[in-house]
Amino acid sequence: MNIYDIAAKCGVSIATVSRVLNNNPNVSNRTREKVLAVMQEENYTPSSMARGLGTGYTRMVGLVCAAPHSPLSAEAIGYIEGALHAEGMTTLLRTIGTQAEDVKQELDELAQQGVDAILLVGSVPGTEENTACLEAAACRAPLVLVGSYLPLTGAYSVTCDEKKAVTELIAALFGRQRRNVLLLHSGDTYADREKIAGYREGYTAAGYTADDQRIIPVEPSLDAVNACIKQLLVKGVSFDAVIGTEDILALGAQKALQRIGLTMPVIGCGNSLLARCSTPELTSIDTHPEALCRTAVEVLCHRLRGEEVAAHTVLSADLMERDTFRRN
Amino acid sequence: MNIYDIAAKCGVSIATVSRVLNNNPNVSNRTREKVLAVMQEENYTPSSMARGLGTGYTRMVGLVCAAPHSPLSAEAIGYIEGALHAEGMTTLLRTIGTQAEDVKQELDELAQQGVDAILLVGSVPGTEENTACLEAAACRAPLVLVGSYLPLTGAYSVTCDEKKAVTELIAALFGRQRRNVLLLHSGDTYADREKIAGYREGYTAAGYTADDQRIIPVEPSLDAVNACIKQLLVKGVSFDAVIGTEDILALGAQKALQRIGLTMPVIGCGNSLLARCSTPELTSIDTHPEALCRTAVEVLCHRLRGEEVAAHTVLSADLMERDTFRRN
DNA sequence: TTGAAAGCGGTACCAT
DNA sequence: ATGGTACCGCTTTCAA
Repeated sequence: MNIYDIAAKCGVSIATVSRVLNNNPNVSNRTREKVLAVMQEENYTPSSMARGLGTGYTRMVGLVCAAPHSPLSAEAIGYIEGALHAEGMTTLLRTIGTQAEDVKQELDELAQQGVDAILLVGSVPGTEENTACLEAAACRAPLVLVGSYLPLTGAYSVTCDEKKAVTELIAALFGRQRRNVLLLHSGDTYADREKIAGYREGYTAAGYTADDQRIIPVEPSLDAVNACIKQLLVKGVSFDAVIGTEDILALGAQKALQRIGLTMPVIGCGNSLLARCSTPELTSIDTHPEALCRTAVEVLCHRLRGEEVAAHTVLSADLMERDTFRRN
Repeated sequence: MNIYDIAAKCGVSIATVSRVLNNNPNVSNRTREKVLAVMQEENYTPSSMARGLGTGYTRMVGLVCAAPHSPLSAEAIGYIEGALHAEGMTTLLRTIGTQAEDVKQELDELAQQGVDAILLVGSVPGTEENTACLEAAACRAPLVLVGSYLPLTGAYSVTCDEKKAVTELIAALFGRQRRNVLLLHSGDTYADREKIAGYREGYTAAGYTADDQRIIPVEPSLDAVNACIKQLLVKGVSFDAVIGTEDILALGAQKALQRIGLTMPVIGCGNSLLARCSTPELTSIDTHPEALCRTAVEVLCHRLRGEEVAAHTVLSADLMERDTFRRN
């Protein structure tokens, strides 16, 4: 069932049917109603491919997701699809590994599929090559980075101020006489770098200097964190509080400390289900993923309508205090 | 840059370029190499829309996901996209609420976008209307149900045998003299019904009859479960073990019991991160989501190649024993 | 081995 | 308000 069939059944031309399809006012009410009726009864829906070929845009957006198995990304995918769908757009999903050898290929494929824009969730390594192909992609179609920032022409970032949140957190910990805060992070992503910067700034603001030996990269798994904590204690690195740049890191630390019989403030980031589900419940920096995603989609849509949008939108992040902060 | 530009630059016709694009053997090596070289240097990629219009298929599959925010669905989305991508297919994501008023619209939209097939993750309510529109969708394009089963012509299901797993679990609990097992479930999905059936069968196999007052529907949130457990105790419903049809339900029960000071076996389902992250660690039925998703994609691809595939593929589920089973 | 040309299902401009 | 028609970029006969 195509536009020709509908036109024939209505005794009008395809141009008229097309007008009805596109809410063009230049159609008489009688004609419009007849066409609509026939479309209804034939259960006709126009092919978006043919439409895309004609107009040059598809109302499809590519959602490139690094680390799709992390709970955060998963949550984000749902929020973004929901927001895009509310705007009448379709989400074309692609997941990539964190090493992201294949960023270029994915972006090329998306371009080939004719997406109107691309959203990138999570950070890819900021290698020259990646930067180059992101910039190239940003030329073809608007590119919005969700949760990371790169100074690319044509790219827009939406992040939340985790740096500030960590700085404030350090101040709060200092207020409780915790001066040797361990910072566990999981890699070299933008979010991690921000949190590390916030950590350093917190120390500086308090008149101290952060000690690099308490800034530890570790795999985001319970076992890895457990091993890491043990090793630190063996090496004689002392600490009186722990921040994890992801909830899973904080939780791993908490479990390791529980095993050893130590108690201290443990703070995660993401305010995920894990934070509420652990025992005791984990204090965590809430990065408001839903707001982040909604904002990203808003930025995208504004940009698609040709409006000016800020290259970098920063939302706030704030501490959700729970057991592991109150009691210690 | 389109096929005409490439053809012109090569001094050949678009037909020849198209042949090269489609690995048609009827092209001389000289010509093929020249065309490939030009395509490379122009960084040309064919428009998949135009291709789709020409051929009638798009290598896109619609992934309809009920309850996208549940960790399981989230995980599944990642696995499925990965598997589809490995087969050269693109995932068109759509999330729907569990009430699923809009199933029909989503399916129609996917058809309009020209997807070659549809995957449905999670269960939609088995209303007549839903069944009808699923059947209609299954006529247009192969439909694969992941984690649920409906007897529809043209639809294929891939599930795992949670019923059997629960039956065996009941037997194991009876072996430990636990005869009053509470079953918390979260709704009326296929998976829930299967688990309830398994629960009943377990009792029957042991020569008992399951007591309906221990089969309780409850919202999948910690607070709701906590309230539910308290209420049961107030009402005088006694139980000596708990099964949750999702890890979050089991975890909620465990936390509620901890608060009261009770200890008993608590078993979840899904073997999610939650199970490993709780304290004590939760025993959980592993439903092997990755295998499930891979299998679903395999079924889909076989079907797309025109091969015969089973209408219902059932994988095994098995118990992952942890703290909450061993010690009690 | 190659080219010409008719679709695929729409959009949009130009007439009427 | 309506119809005619040239695209959009590619596939696929049919001829040569």
